[in-house]
Amino acid sequence: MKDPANPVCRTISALLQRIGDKWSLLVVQTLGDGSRRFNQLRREIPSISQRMLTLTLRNLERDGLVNRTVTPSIPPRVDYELTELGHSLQKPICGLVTWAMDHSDAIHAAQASYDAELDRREAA
Amino acid sequence: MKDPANPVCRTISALLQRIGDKWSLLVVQTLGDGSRRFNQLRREIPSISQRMLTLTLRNLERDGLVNRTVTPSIPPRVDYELTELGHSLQKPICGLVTWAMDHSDAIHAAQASYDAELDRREAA
DNA sequence: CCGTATCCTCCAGGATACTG
DNA sequence: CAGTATCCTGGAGGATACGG
Repeated sequence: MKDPANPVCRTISALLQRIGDKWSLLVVQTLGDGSRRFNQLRREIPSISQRMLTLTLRNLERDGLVNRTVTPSIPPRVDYELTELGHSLQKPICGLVTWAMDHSDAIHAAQASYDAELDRREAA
Repeated sequence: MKDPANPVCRTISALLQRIGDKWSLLVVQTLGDGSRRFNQLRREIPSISQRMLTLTLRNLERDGLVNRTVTPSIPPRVDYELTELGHSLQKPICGLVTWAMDHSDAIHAAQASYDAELDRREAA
């Protein structure tokens, strides 16, 4: 069941790496409240590079989480939106986000006390 | 709210990178059904290196998700177990895992069709 | 048994420049 | 506007050896 070769485990692991990667979750969350054009996304996530936005969107599209719609006008127009599958992912994601918010104080406290303990030891 | 500098966002992002990293989730899941010794974990996750197991456990401990108990005997004995906080994380994690299992077919189908479409284009 | 210390490799991801 | 192409660097993470 925990065997990394197990196909269901690989799926889960792949999903976690996707939503755990540097940008995917941010993009999904942004698309959560509606479709966006490419440069719209860039502006709403200013720290992402053009390259990484493209790559992130391609991966999400490949996984069936995002739909890409090209309107061949001049200038060209490309819209991205969550698929049904993409929207369905929002609920479990939301569970994690809620957990993180509920326990962020506890986490920071744990980190602070861990770091303080380290300092104390190395002072000795 | 999506500003990466926002402290609550940094907490969420940090959490996601932790559970999305290569080993943390696997370790947490393994500790899910009880305390383990160091080399016990190594055997149950054969592909992890000693270094990465140590680092992963240290991070989880720092975040307050795992407890480390040293028994100074010969040979030394070190036990790891989930904290209360660690256990509470299992529920939202489980939501994600369930989602992944429920939709793994859809994901694989999306990937296959995406890849097939790519092949078709480059054949032209 | 349970680590730490070192070295080394590989690739995620940023910066920049160019195209349709 | 919406990308692709190329180059480059930092750091994640494996292998190995040593220490308490």
